[in-house]
Amino acid sequence: MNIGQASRASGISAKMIRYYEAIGLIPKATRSYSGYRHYDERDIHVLLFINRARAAGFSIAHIKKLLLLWQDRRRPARKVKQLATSHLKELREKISELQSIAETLSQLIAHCRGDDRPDCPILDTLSDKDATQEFAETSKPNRLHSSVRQSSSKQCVKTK
Amino acid sequence: MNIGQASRASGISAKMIRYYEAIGLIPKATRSYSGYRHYDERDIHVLLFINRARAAGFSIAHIKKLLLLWQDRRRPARKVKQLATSHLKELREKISELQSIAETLSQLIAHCRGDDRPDCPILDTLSDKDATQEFAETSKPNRLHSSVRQSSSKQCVKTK
DNA sequence: TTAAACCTTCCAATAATTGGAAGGTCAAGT
DNA sequence: ACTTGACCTTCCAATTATTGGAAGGTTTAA
Repeated sequence: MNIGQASRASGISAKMIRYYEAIGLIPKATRSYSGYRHYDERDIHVLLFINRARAAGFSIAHIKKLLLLWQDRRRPARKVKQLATSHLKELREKISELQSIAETLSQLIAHCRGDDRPDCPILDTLSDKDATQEFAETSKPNRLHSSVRQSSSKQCVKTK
Repeated sequence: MNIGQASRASGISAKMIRYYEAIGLIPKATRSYSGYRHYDERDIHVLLFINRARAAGFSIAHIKKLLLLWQDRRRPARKVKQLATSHLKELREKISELQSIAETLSQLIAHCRGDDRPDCPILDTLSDKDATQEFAETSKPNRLHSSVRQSSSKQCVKTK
């Protein structure tokens, strides 16, 4: 099985499969005589696992841990649950953050007539110190390199 | 006003102020005799606008448009409302996407005893094709370079 | 005069993914 | 046998927003 077929079978782009290999998320693929990567059923199984974990919003770092646990015959379910729980917590935090932003924005929009006149409460709020208290309150400090993935994966299998 | 004071006054790090200048989001600052950037009240006003728009989850690209509208004395409120509305739509989509991921994960967690035995429905679901139908369904295709910002800004004013 | 606290530019890293160039390989059709 | 197209390879760069650091110049206060 070449990388293209593995890509179609797993839903992960060939580019990303190579990338996952480069960063050590998956072992180095065996190579054909002429250097083509070769994948078997078990490799696909792993790639599918990765794709589903990605779809569940896990970061690569988290998936790395999950893979180790998955491959450990004697793994304690406790550890997996811990990982998933802390991930869920992050997810929920991000959700409520986005929600409060959305609510504020929604209110601003509701108060804007949206006609051809320059009068606009949205811009007014963004430019007026006092009127924007809400933003400072609703948006909590948040780290850039959160392990909550920005978006779930596209299941990009070209069903040719 | 030097860049450090502008940073404290606006809540945007000096690094980012230079970056915003480099990408053309803000005009090039005037420089002192020895090359130090200099900011006045109006500059701070713009930076504050940017910081609030960032806190509202707008991407730099969106903020660029907002700034143009803001500075246009004859802007139609309609355009601003359109921009804000499409941004809100993206926000809501991201929220519901994250919510369905969170729900799925939450169910998996609920079914995991989380003891010292290796039996774990979380890993089982991630590794079993059929059991994971839900992931494929709940996670909609989604572009990486969405204009919904990953997280709102930290209001990082050192209140010295 | 010297030290601390600024400022400058430039370069690199982050996370995950995509794009493209330049070139090698394989299978099918002519 | 030869060409064509669809593969594959590696490497390098871009994306977004932000931070970190190095190496060096400036200002201010002691």
